[in-house]
Amino acid sequence: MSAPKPADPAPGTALTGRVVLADANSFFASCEAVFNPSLADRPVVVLSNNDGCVVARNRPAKALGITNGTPWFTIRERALQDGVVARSSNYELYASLSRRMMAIMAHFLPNQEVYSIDECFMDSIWNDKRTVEICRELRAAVLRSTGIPVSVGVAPTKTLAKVANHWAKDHPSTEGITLWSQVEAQYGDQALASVPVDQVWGVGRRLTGRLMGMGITTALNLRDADPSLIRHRFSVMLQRTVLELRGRPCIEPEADAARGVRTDQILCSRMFSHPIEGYTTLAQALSIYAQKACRRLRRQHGLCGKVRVFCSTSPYAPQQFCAVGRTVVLEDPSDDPLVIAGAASRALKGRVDPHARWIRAGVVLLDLTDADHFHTLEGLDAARDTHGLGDVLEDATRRFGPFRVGVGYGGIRGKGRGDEDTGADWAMNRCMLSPRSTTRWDEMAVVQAR
DNA sequence: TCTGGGGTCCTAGGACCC
DNA sequence: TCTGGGGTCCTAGGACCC
Repeated sequence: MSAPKPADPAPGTALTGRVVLADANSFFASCEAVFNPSLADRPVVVLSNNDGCVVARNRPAKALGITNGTPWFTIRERALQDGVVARSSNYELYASLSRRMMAIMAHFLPNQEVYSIDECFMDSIWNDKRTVEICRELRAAVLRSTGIPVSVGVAPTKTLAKVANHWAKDHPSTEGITLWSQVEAQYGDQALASVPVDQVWGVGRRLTGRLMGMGITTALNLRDADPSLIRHRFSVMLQRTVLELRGRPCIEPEADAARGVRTDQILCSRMFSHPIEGYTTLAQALSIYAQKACRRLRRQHGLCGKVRVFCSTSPYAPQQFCAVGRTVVLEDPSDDPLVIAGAASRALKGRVDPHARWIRAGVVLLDLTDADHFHTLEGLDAARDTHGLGDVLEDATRRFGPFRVGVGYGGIRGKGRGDEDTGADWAMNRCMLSPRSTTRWDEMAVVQAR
């Protein structure tokens, strides 16, 4: 008979350590207010590309009952009457402020894992008291240097740190910082009982429906569910969630998150401002998307082995929904914009209905490998961009701006100020774009002293 | 008229091998 | 007549996240 197995060592996180999750409050809306302080107290919503759906809103906008994902055109009139300010999403500004915010936070705590544009995990080896002091300094530094308010949750696991972070946002008395151990000490199981199961990290709409059917409606119910039953009926991922709610760390740091660069696939897709028809226009869009994707590929020193392209008609249109996709296997892995854009723009030739009304198209780069470690037999090397075209394009883009030069259809240049404004009439609408005050000399904020 | 974009991980099932 | 079992790899699809 074997000795009883010791408890599995917790991956990723020391058992005595604390997971710290810092997450910006209404990040996109907060960014909009940084250079326009008059927005701070007004309801603000930020719209998806093409000014389609609401993707972010600040507290006053939430109080008006506006939810994420709502198509803007369905609420525009009412919202404007209510004094709502709408903005097109300005990712260039958000990404710039995000980088500053992350860099500042990294000074305060170790092992930063940038999880998304507005949040990061960190570790604290300090006791509760010292951890709170550090988090307080961190919040103040980010606010002072970027104008972005952040909330902080501290717990033994990532899933509980998420819960604690929500708690901090929902309870002003916490002043933006919540230690889960304190909440538990004060409220016991009532704390998790007050969290609906669909708010738990890792539980989406589908799972919520199935869990409800089993009588699991709160985070507390989920925590107390049988882990092996959950694994059997759902998946190993939800089982991990159960264990994490019990305070046992099971979610490893994302392998490459710390380096923040390498991904397994690169996707560039867009909706058009209006439906387009015909292969030529489609090929033009695909060529441009492929070049954007290729720039990202080169930035992460990657090569791609396959190029997938797809396009689809509107699921809301009265006509039959139609989606077409094709994956092209490259002869050799490549980072050459001529090869990749060429493959993308030719992929659908002869395969699309010339009368279909396409509203979206995209390019995915797959089978990514690391260019720095790509070796093969003599004479069978990757189709590297040996003529240096990619570097020239990158350099020209840096110096003269996007879409001044490109391959194939990629060089067309339009009239507007958006990156996305290729000049093609199908390029997306961004009617309410704020200035990119941190990345464009000609859009810097102007301050007047009186 | 007008409904986003970019990722990750897991699983089931088929092909293939010995 | 009797027709196995276990492994790997790949892919498509489904779920999730922000």
